[in-house]
Amino acid sequence: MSQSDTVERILDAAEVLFAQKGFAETSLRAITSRAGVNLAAVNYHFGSKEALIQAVFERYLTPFCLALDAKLQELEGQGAVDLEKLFGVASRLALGSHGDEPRRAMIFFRLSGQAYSQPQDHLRAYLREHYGAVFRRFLALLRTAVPEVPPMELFLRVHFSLGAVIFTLSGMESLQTISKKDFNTDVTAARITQQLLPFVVGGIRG
Amino acid sequence: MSQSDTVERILDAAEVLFAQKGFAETSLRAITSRAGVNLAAVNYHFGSKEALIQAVFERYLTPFCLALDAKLQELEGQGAVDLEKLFGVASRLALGSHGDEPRRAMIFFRLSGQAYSQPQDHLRAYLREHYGAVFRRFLALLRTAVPEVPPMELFLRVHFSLGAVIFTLSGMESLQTISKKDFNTDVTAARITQQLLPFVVGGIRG
DNA sequence: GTATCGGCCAAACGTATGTTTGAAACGTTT
DNA sequence: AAACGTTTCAAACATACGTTTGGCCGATAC
Repeated sequence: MSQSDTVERILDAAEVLFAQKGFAETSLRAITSRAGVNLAAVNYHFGSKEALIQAVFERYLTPFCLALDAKLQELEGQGAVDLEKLFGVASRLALGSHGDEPRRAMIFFRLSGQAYSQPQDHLRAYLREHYGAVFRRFLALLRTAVPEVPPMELFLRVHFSLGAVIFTLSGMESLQTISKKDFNTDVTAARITQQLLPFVVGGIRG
Repeated sequence: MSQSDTVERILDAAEVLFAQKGFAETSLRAITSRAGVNLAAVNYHFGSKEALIQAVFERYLTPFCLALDAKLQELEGQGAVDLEKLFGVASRLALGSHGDEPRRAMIFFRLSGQAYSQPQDHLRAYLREHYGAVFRRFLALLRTAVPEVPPMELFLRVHFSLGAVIFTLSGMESLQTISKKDFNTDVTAARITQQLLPFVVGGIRG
């Protein structure tokens, strides 16, 4: 049929496996096997493995960035912006813009971490190309929230924050393992992400 | 001769290439070719590619952790510790404990980022096993510096900080590229790492 | 009913990888 | 100088990968 779900199945499988083992360590065979489709389907529908990687990002990032952009535009009309509120909005959107499970958000942050740590040049360029505008919009709004921080430093600190977030959500399980071992406490992922907010706010203020 | 420098040449080449392209994407042939040694030398001297990866980490981490441990012990004897000072010591040690070039430190942080983002389970286990003690010592000292932050939250925030540092130093070049493009300013790596300190301190305090 | 077309499939292709092999080269010891 | 253990080397090995191929199926159009 013309309305096959093969494409979606491949994207679902690829998303999970890429996040779990990285891009290079995940073979097309592992993806198609998990998706229950034929090996050749990837090259048929996407053209290449590289194109599949981009497609995975696009499927997640496009809805998120649209939602964020709308929210930002809404906030811009309300004059002065509060720092906590701005990050709160972004965080809630990142974790919940895909309706169902925050699990997908975690998966996606793991992906982002790998996109940055591995110098997949084509990927970085692609991300900047397509989603750079929203980021700049966010930065501009942030500048009005903390006018006392020089723009350049602010830019850097946002980057630092991004690192903290991505790194944390990337290694969530290992973080939980360690905290259980060293503190004998079970920590929910929600608790950890919740702790992230005051850290970021404190860091941005300096 | 029995004191060949082949091992060192391999480690040097592997360190650079792993940081540049990741573990999986770097072939033994690329490493041995850069090192100017025979392909079989890696398996002869290290046993396997996986063992080579561990050896790269060990060569860097062991001197650093020894130096850090000594410094921490020294600080423990001096009673109350200042937050800025504690992180300053760690940072100066991380960037300069290898005498010569801070370039090596950057390379190594890129490696660390990949060690975390990619779930190289054996690597994470190895690192925790061998260097976990120093980390706990650091954490204990940190607790005396900011007694107002509950231990569990402090632990998380240290992890967040680690994320910011690793993420930043991992993507240093791309960060410089972006800042040049968006702000028309050249930023030195030293400047960026310098900005990192107030961010971390602010974040830890919350 | 048959032609057409997009999607699917098993199988094969070429290539790159980590590893192993067996002999040559070298330094040291006897 | 002969024997030995260690290091180096070119070559081959087995395997896993991304990609391509050519035929098959099923639905839609004529």
